[in-house]
Amino acid sequence: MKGWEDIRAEVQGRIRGGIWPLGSAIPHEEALAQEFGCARATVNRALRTLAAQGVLERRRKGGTRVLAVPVRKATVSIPVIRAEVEALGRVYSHKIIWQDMAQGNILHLETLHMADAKPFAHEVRELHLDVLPPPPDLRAISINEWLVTTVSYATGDIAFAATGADAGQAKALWVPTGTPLFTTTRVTRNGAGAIITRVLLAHGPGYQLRTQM
Amino acid sequence: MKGWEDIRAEVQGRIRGGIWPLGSAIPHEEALAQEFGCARATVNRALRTLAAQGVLERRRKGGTRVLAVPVRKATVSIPVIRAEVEALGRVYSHKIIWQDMAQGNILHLETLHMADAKPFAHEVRELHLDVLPPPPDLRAISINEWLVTTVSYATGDIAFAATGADAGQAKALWVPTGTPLFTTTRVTRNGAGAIITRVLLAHGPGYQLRTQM
DNA sequence: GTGGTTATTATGTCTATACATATTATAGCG
DNA sequence: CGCTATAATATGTATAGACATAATAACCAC
Repeated sequence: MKGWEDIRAEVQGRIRGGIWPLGSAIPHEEALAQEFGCARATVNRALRTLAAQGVLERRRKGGTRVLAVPVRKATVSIPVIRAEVEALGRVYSHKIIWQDMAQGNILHLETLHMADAKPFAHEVRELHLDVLPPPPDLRAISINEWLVTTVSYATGDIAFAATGADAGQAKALWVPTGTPLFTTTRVTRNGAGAIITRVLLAHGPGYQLRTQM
Repeated sequence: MKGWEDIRAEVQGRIRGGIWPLGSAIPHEEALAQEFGCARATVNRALRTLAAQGVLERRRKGGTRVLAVPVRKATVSIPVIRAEVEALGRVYSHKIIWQDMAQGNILHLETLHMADAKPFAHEVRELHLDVLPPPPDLRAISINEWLVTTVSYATGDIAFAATGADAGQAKALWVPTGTPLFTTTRVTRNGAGAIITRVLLAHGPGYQLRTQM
């Protein structure tokens, strides 16, 4: 018994083996540290990791317990289309289908992303220019790069769903209307909670979002 | 400047601000610890977290650099249907549509999960009984509970996709064939890599998988 | 009892130090 | 020049000790 990974494995083993049933409380960190012959910090890291994975629930003073309903959590990579396409060994390109500057400094963009000149994903984006954080020194960073980092690293909500292709998506992706599309809806906000962008991304048939447990 | 969260925020700020451009290397931990006036362990935790989120890339001796392509990672909760239904404040129930024990101790199951007696999700499952880890003391844990924990905490691959309803799904979910369904394909394996279960789960129209950045 | 204050407790985090490990850079050798 | 052994370096992790914080338990007055 040495590293925090070993302790994590041991704890998971005890849960699987029924020694610590679902919903039950487990010994506190100091007790486990003593049992395993390591420092409390080591136990802490193991248990914190398991909590992040959705196996345990921890509360100050309340202690640690095995979740009654095992809700496993997995990390997924948020689609960044250019990278996705290039990871497939294909050539990325895109074209702007339509754009419009509405009132209130809101820029609407409809874009088609292509892999080897064939449709890959359809995107409708709403950019709130007045809310965008001010660009920094533009000599050290290009406008495009600034936009990518700003939007990529902003916080927000994401929802994945399956929807039937609407007229715009169908035309852009060369599929009949109603075709099942994997859609990603993303809303990014700045620190104050104001909306920076709203993006509706539709991937063509055959697309999968993969992850591991 | 105090906790590791503050340091994480500061680092993200420098990336957004273009001080540390995409793809560039950033100072090593000790230098940052000195600059921020904290211990190296604190910087370490901040940078490790950012690496887990897909913002940074770290290599021993190689140092830390900002990813050239910002691939944000988010954690999603793997659907556990009963919990999903009950979280919506509805009554869960399920019924087995069909089952069959094929050769080689493989149990096939087709199940319909319901919320308030209405179809919610359709599941086709393949259970490799001969590969399942042996049940522990069955006096301390019920068979069902053991199956849930075993499968929940096994490792495996997950893929989300949008597909059109096939005949079985359509009939079970009361929708026309071809209706866009949000499907989750899950393959769980034991420690040796042998397949324990293969599950194809199809959620009815309107379903969303949500997460946050 | 009921309500509000105080003590207790388990987790969360920071520190300083030490050693392990992976990877790169360097030096040496044939 | 190319290959290999060696040194240097940044991250990964463990430790003991300390204090912070949140949530619960215990207590006390009324």
